[in-house]
Amino acid sequence: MFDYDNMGDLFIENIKKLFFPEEWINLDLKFSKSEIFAMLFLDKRKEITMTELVEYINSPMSTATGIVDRLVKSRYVQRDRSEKDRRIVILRLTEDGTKLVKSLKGMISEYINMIVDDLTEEEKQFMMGIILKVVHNLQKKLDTAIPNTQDNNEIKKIIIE
Amino acid sequence: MFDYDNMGDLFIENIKKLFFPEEWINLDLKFSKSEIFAMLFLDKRKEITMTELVEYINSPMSTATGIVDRLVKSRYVQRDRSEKDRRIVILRLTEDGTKLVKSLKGMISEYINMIVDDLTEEEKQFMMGIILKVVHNLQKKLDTAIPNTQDNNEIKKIIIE
DNA sequence: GCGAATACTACGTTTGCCGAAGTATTCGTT
DNA sequence: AACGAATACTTCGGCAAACGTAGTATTCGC
Repeated sequence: MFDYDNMGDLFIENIKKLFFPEEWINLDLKFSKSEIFAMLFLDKRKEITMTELVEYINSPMSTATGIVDRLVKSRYVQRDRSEKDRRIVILRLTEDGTKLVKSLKGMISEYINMIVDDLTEEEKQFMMGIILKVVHNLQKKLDTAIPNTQDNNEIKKIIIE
Repeated sequence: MFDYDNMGDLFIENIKKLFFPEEWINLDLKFSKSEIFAMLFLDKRKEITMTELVEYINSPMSTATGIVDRLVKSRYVQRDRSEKDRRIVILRLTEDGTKLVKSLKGMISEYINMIVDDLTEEEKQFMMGIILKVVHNLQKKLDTAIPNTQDNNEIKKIIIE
């Protein structure tokens, strides 16, 4: 069993920086974490709805609206209504947005390389294996441990008379 | 060389949660990341000054004041003036604070265990080694890349006539 | 055809961060 | 001892992001 006093301090000290990415991710322009994740997601999916975005970044609708507002205002994202269902908003990257994500990805690669390229090929392989294993198991545990925070889609029908 | 399209998506997806710790730390009461780090630091050192706190969490004084204000208001931290130098503020955990950190550490241990305890002893060892190596090298690179953000303690004596 | 459900937006509040100015105390020099 | 500079903070005001609540528009289901 893991005990905080043994390794916890060391662990925390070492990953502390990770919890304040804004300090070392010094992007040229100002974007919040959520904005960056939103754009990466958009780049991958090409077209998404607000609801999909909300699911991805795991935030309330009103927060997502704010994020998209900013991205639209700065001309990186386009916001259209669906023809089929006019309630639905369809988000797309603009050309500027696509360019930006491209350079963003470059930057992310650089960071990952900084992390990884002091490792030997063997170590990289090993690490990737461990990460996958850890992520897989963690996901499984979180899903079973706190299903309510994960999906809170209990359907409650309340009849008012 | 690392290329985003190969592994980047996978990587980002997997560490995404890490960038939003507030989502999974939010058990118990409400604390910001900085508040938690401050309390852990305080627990380790027992007594610290504001300046030491600022160095640790790497923020401006005014931010630290805010953090401590909140912790004092919620009765987890005590704020006294030093007898020897009455400019200096000495911070200590209250009894409640100590209790809280204890349970906090427990929680952190649990999280780390969740991550780690599916790994074999060999894998744990290997992982710790890799983490240390990575952190060490990353630190070195960041220091040389942007030395100005790290230590801005050039002494400038300006004589005004 | 109409009430409920869905997919959002608008608005106002709160939270945390931070720069600039202010206060209190001590240090260093003469 | 005296006083200007340095140190160690706090106060204040402003800002950006997150978010709860209420509101709008559209579609679904019976």
